[in-house]
Amino acid sequence: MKQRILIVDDDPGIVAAITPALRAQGYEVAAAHDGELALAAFRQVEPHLVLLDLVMPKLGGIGVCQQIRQQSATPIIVVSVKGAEADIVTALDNGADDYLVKPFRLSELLARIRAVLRRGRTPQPLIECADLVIDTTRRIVLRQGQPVSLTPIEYAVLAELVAHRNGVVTARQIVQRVWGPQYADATDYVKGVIRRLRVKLEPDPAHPRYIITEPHVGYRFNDASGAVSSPS
Amino acid sequence: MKQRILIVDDDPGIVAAITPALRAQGYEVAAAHDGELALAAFRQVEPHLVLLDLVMPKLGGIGVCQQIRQQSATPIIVVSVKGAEADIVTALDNGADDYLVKPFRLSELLARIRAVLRRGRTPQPLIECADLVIDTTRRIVLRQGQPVSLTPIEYAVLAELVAHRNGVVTARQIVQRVWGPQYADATDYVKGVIRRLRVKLEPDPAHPRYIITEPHVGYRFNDASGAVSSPS
DNA sequence: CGGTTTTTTCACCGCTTTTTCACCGCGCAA
DNA sequence: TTGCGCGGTGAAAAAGCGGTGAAAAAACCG
Repeated sequence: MKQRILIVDDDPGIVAAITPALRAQGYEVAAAHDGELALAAFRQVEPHLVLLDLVMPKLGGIGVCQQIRQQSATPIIVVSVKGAEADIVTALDNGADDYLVKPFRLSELLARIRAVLRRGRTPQPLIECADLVIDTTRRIVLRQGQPVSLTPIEYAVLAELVAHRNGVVTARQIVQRVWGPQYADATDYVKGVIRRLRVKLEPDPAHPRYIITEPHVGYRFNDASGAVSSPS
Repeated sequence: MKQRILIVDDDPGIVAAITPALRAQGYEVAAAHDGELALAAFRQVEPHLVLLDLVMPKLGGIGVCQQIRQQSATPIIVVSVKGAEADIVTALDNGADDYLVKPFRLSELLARIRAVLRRGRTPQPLIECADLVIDTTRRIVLRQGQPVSLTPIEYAVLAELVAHRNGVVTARQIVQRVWGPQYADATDYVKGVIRRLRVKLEPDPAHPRYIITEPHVGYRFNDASGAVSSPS
């Protein structure tokens, strides 16, 4: 879904300068040239983000900020020539999420836009492959939707494998990470844990799909979901 | 509840300058002086906000940023002498929520802290599940509409569990939060309190529905009716 | 001050996990 | 073929953890 950005600035030059850059990043752009038009446009466009100038006819930036905040939590970045401490504090305390002083570097504006938009999302730190879901924040592993109970060591080893998913991890590495550096030679531990993990996680423990043995090298966690995302 | 802020900076002068100002605003302040300590402190303190310097021994600010982002959405404000466009963009794209160039105006920092914390807040003073209602603002717990009398320690432990509801909290974490860091090994306390809480809150204390034990890991407060099969 | 509640401490029990050890089977090279 | 290294299997011993109960100590309150 394309994200929509509303630019509110009475200087057509600014709008003209920013708009193409935003479009190039894949945003949809709308513009308004004074405070009242801004509120109308806000209701109509329902933008994901507002770029707001402070000095404007009809209704100042602060006023626009307050009005928007009364009805929505849409992020607002104030962009203004006014760089005084008081202006910045006032804007932020009236609902602005960020404040950028003109003249600004375009790439910084874009980065701040990304940062502010990123916050709204609730990223799921979930690792999924086929019938396995690993929720690293809640320390929970689901297999076909059913929770699988793992012991601390099992979970730690799994985490180590998943951290290097699709890459090979040696038994030595695993032992050092999970048990500690002084256990570097106790690679026997790993055998047992790997087996228990396979019994608990693999559809057919005798022919593993996820926890693959790379002979004479180590183990590899196979992420079957080949979905590779391409961030901006 | 007091909001906790973690300052990460290797310059004691900066820490000394900022800390009192933050305390005066009613924040709890913790500090770490290099990247590795920062991550350890982060896990222990679980701050609501991180103030992060970029240039540090052990592990740079960007690295800290990434590590924190892997496990949490806690807001991060980078505070650095490096004001170059590339530094700002890099930090923001690696998970920072805001970027402030040193030297900065204290009131601006405070305003940006307020702005960033304001977003994160999703106030839900009432937690309800099945026949339990927990009013975190009034420190009151209702069970089937009837108030349950909890001792201060019982309530503190319950609050700690509820704060991480559906996530696992270790006995060590609970003890450190409720009794203080110096009690980190006195996990025996927790056993007793958990038992009393179960007696007071659970319909069937022998088979808990809310305060679940995650064996060898810790405890979890179960919000939704996430049916977890348990052998009887 | 005395009585009550709350917190701390301790010992025991049963269960799960971890560790340890011996053995098996396969592939590979001498 | 035989010997060897590597990884899988199985089971039993050891260790650790959590639940329980109860009593001592401390805090609270009129």
